[in-house]
Amino acid sequence: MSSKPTKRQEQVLDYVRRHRALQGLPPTVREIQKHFGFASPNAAASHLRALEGKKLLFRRPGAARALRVAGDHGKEVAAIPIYGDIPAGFADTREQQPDGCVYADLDSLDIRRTARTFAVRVRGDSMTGAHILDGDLVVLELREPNHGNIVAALIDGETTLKRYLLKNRRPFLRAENPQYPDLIPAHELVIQGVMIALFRKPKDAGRPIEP
Amino acid sequence: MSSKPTKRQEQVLDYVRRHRALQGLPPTVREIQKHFGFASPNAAASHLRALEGKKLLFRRPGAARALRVAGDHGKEVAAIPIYGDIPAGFADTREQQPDGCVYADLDSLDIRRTARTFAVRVRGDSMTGAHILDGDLVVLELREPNHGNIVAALIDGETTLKRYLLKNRRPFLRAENPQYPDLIPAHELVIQGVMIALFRKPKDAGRPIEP
DNA sequence: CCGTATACTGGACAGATGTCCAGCAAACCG
DNA sequence: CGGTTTGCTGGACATCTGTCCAGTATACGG
Repeated sequence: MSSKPTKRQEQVLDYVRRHRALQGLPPTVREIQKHFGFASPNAAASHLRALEGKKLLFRRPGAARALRVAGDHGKEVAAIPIYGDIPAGFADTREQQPDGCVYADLDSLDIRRTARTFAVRVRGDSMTGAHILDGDLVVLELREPNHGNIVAALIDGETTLKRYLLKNRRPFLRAENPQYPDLIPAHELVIQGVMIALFRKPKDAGRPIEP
Repeated sequence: MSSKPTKRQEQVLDYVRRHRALQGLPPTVREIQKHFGFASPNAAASHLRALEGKKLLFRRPGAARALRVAGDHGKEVAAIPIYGDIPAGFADTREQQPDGCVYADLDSLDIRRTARTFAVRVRGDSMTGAHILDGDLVVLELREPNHGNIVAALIDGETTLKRYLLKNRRPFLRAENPQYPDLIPAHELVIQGVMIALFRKPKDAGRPIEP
């Protein structure tokens, strides 16, 4: 029965979400007021009232900051393990210890809940032609690749990122960098994952020095 | 420098953690008081003070429920609003309506809690030289750019992604694509954000799309 | 044209909340 | 023993905060 929010209400809802995620707690009515430049707390309060009426927000009367965005639990955030280096065996994920995790919501990744997903830190520049750089974090899904997909493949005991191509029904791999051997015949091809997302944090994005 | 908590302080810390996990927000001083059966709010407050002194807890003075347990930020997920298009004014975030949100953890993004962060969907191929593609999601932070940073800049009422460079102390912008005008003199430069991360979901990464 | 919903201004009040001061008691330590 | 830390009582205050009432303006649909 929850109807849709107005544009303005959507903005308020987003601000609440954002504030909670960033500050660790929901905003007060007056913080919302200040953010939107309202002259009265009532402007913010009435928006909250409207959102509550539409079942998009829940409140605890009289309590400070007691806002809960509907479906905020539902916003599922996946913890994707990062494997810095994928050793030969791999089949046993148990023997791996992740190098940390990326957290991302399933919606923006469009990850299937059932899918087995993991991430790898890219080393080398063999895929710069596909705009994948050294240091990038590539999110992979365990499934059969299609023609043109970028995959993590096991070659000679080492894992590398390559583009998966089909020619005359026979699969082969290509490094997206002219400096690298253009084709790699795949005599026994082990595909470890298919790229579904990429995550980059430029090193030169450095902040000015902290005070 | 952070010393160990007392048994009692540990209990308080645990209660704060548990309350936040269960209720979605930290407790008030008086909720702590009630939970432990104290006769005075000061009993709880002094525990918080002690914990803060030991760097195990952080508070925002004067603000309700403004408690943050140290190390709790690990799985904190930020909601970064996506602005599909940045219009001229922009200073007024109020006039914007986000196009949704990306959720990512602060650790992997290395986002400062205080920073104002937003994301933009990249249009066009003016930055392919910097390995930024059409459709990529670029996360930007509101701050002064440094030489070499990639920035979102306002030029002639339109927002584009460019590399920010300094020559003889004068800033100018460069598109990372030979097909584009190489230099753009910046006569009145408005920097809207500095790129701190990139998020890509390849279209061709697609699921079983039949050929 | 009327009614309703949305979006806000302006002012006010009661209770919630952080904070401070002045103690008291027990445990610990040199 | 004396000093310090910890753990608490009791009360008080300023302000933070949710809430309410009254009123204005705009847009939309019947």
